[in-house]
Amino acid sequence: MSKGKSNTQQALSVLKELIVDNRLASGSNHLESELAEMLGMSRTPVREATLILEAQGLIEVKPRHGIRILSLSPKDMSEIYDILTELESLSAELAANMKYSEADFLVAENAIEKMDKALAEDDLESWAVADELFHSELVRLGNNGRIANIFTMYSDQVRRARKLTLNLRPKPTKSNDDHRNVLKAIRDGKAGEARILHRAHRIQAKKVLIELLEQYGFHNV
Amino acid sequence: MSKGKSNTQQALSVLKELIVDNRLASGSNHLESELAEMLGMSRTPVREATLILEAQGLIEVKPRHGIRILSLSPKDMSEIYDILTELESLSAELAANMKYSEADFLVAENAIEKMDKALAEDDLESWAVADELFHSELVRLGNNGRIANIFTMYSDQVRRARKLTLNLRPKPTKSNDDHRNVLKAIRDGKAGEARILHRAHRIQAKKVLIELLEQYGFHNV
DNA sequence: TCATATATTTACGTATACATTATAAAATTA
DNA sequence: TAATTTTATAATGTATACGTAAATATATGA
Repeated sequence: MSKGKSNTQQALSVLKELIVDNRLASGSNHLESELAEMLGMSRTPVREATLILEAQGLIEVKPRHGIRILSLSPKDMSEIYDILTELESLSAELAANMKYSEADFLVAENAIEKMDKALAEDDLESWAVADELFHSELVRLGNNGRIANIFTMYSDQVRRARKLTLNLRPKPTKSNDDHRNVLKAIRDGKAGEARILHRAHRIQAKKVLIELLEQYGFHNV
Repeated sequence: MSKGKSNTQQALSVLKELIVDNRLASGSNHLESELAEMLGMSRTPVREATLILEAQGLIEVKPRHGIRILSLSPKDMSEIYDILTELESLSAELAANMKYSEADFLVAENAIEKMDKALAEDDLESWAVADELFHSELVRLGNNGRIANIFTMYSDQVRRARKLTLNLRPKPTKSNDDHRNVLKAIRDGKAGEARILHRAHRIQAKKVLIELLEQYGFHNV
């Protein structure tokens, strides 16, 4: 029945999920004891989990005000997207310079196909999942573990906002072409081109997201 | 008598300093109780500090083998330098696009002067300090707080290796020209140029460092 | 002697008790 | 009544106790 995970690790993953899914609302405050009771454990592992979550930028621990779930302003989103843009583009470049075989691109190919299918079925939820998979796969192919960590960290932080705007934006048909072109450049070993293509793709995505957030008045997501 | 800092925060900063200065040798293992005794506090705050240090990538917590101070291989250094290259170059670009006044460049100017003086006096220690100050100032001018966090994190990790190679490398005279040119481009609002110049500067620095590490057989710093 | 099983030790994970300190409440005074 | 001081409350920070599980040492048998 037990899975060997420590309570701290459990608290960490459960809390992260609650935050990312917005079930612990952004901007809300929570006491250690409250979370401990919710999770059915003592304060100690909860406290340890919150310290890690703070280091990862998801929450802020304010001594007498509880744990605050951080919300993201358009400026925050802009910061994060700028970082992801650079690091993913670098990953594309690095990936193109590695000598990969066809088999290594299977997951990325698959992700693109899933996006096609999801678009055809107007299933934006699935599209978003596949889109994140593609980006994460790109980062994996770049073979820089620290970039992968940063990517995961910020993807978590940004998921709330992306979900919020998913149905407000035009159908991301161009995205799919972009992905295909980036992957082709990587396959062909054209590092500079892969980098430039992906960078343009990301810059466009940022523009769309920020404009939507401001247009719809989401000043703190 | 007390300074208001919690024991956890104290443990965090003391441990970080010990690690960065290599007084806790990279690759070495330490028990919670050992560190607690060394710091004159109970295991609890030490444990909390180690969780944060682990999240920051300085150590690895291995259940029955103690806390391991992570060492850096050339591959690790390469990963970190690649990330810093991208994010600093972006910062240069962003800084050039901000409307700064002369006063905002004082610290950066000062850092450059310090580097000149240090070079003239053959004081490489001081040069390294001023060099890091310039880069950190560049990041600050970029006005992306998350990049600043990442920069601090990886600068800490890399300091050991930089110190080690400081006296092995040729005098960094060209560095100073580079810095001046980057700052001028930022001042003139030439974003693309600032980016490209700084990128080239960073790529060169990476090349020098990695070659030195491999040449001298520092496979785990 | 070597392999396997058993016992012991020890470090960690967690709960809990307690000290500390910031906030809120109450009381006092102008 | 409003401001200020005092008291009380409550949440955090820290130490400690203890159960658990992993690693080591010991013992047993082939």
